[in-house]
Amino acid sequence: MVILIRVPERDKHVSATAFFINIKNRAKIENMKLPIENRKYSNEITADDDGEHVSIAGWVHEKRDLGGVFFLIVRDREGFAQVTLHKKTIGKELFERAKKVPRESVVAIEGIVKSEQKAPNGYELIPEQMEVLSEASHVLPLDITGKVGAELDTRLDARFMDVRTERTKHIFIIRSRVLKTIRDFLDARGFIEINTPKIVSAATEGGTALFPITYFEREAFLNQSPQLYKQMLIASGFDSVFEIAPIFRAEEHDTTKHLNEASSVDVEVAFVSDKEVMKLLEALIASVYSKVALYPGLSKLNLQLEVPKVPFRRITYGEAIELILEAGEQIEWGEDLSTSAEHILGKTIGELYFITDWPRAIKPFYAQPTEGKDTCDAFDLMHPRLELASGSQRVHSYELLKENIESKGLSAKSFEFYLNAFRYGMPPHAGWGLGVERLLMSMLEIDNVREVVLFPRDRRRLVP
RNA sequence: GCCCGGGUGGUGUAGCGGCCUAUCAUUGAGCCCUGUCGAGGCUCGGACUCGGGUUCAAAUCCCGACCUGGGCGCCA
Repeated sequence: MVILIRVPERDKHVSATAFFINIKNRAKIENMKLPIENRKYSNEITADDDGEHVSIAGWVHEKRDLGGVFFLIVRDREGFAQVTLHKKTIGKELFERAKKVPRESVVAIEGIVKSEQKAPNGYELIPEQMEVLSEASHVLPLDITGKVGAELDTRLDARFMDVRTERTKHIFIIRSRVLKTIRDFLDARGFIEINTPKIVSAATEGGTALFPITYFEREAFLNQSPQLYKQMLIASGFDSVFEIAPIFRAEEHDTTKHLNEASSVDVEVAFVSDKEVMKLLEALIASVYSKVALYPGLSKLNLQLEVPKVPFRRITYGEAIELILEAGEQIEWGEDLSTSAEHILGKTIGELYFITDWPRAIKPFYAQPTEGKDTCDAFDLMHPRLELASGSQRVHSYELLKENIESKGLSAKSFEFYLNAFRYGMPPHAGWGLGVERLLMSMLEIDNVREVVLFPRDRRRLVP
């Protein structure tokens, strides 16, 4: 097995994708006639390579038959390469075979690079050999050239094909880069990445509905969040931990911003207060925006990304209620914010902001009560369109936590595994959970959360 | 869960009681064309979600089921 690792040499030819991914890993494929282990990506070839012998491989994106000359547009991860066949100078067998390859078939082509001003990238490939590695069926489930649109439902049914489109491909490359940026950011600040169980026993922090599953002879549930576990690891002495993992909510909601399986970035930090983790959160968001703003593939999303300035605006829950009332919407102190209330605030404020000092009653038992008030040291990070994250200073006193759990009508006994961690040395700590999909959809101005998940799970969809 | 929409070739649509043997685009098959880049031109193929009802007549109206888009609720 041969593995080649290359780094693109010339910055100007580095593609949208290679902007981030500059290491390649190619293995030789057995049973192939063409030596494609040395294949080049379409963007690695330029007019300067005139006369060079190269191999490319990819999908047949389009075919343009002009009679005496035939163009085959081959698409790979990095872009498109034009393969040009002149009837008179190319072998008849190859010419006929190229014309017959169905669109979206996977081909490997070996040939000579020709500098050509009339060609899209300034070069074209004059083929000597072509191998069809996988012939595609004739009628495609979607048009991926962008001539005819497709509804989201149709696209999700054929998601593997939908990801071949430029827009969708770049959404998921951006998603990958966002997750890497988050990891790099937290890693640089001394965080330890943890993995906590997704199959849990009944005890839950409340609020949302859980998915029951069969765990051998017992009933178990899919975890709604890593909250309890990440706090327990604070007692372990890791000081700063994070997890990026799926969370499961069995709510039968049917909206453009809810999923039954979502991804969450969860952070927990010891020896700090809610104020510090808010600063961490806004710095992280700004860092993600600035990284994505530099991504060349952003142009495929028709988006001008503005990096938000830190610090974000902070308003208290009480101030939020006043703003909502001023706008003529009914709300009482103590109520959670409705969708329309969130929209009113979003419209009024018009940028990312925090809502702080929430009433104790509408925040979970682990949020630290503010001394002498009926509020707690909890915050939500809001985008004008929707909530992105929520967090708080945590209760670290065993007694208070136990009391809080019971006052919410939950059984302290079923939380014993969690409460125990507070009995033998638990530092003060604070943290938050951030919805990955919501960050992506709000940042990229995408209306439906399903667009930013490869294979979304919602009320109705379990396949693919 | 509630309230509004919608289900027509592979895809996206027009038609909304008889002019429907169903429109247009794209895709597919085939033909013409030597510089395309959403190539162009010509020929052909391909659809009314399912079940019940109303009517002389249903893609079109009514009822139900299923699927689906949006708003709200729940929730993050």
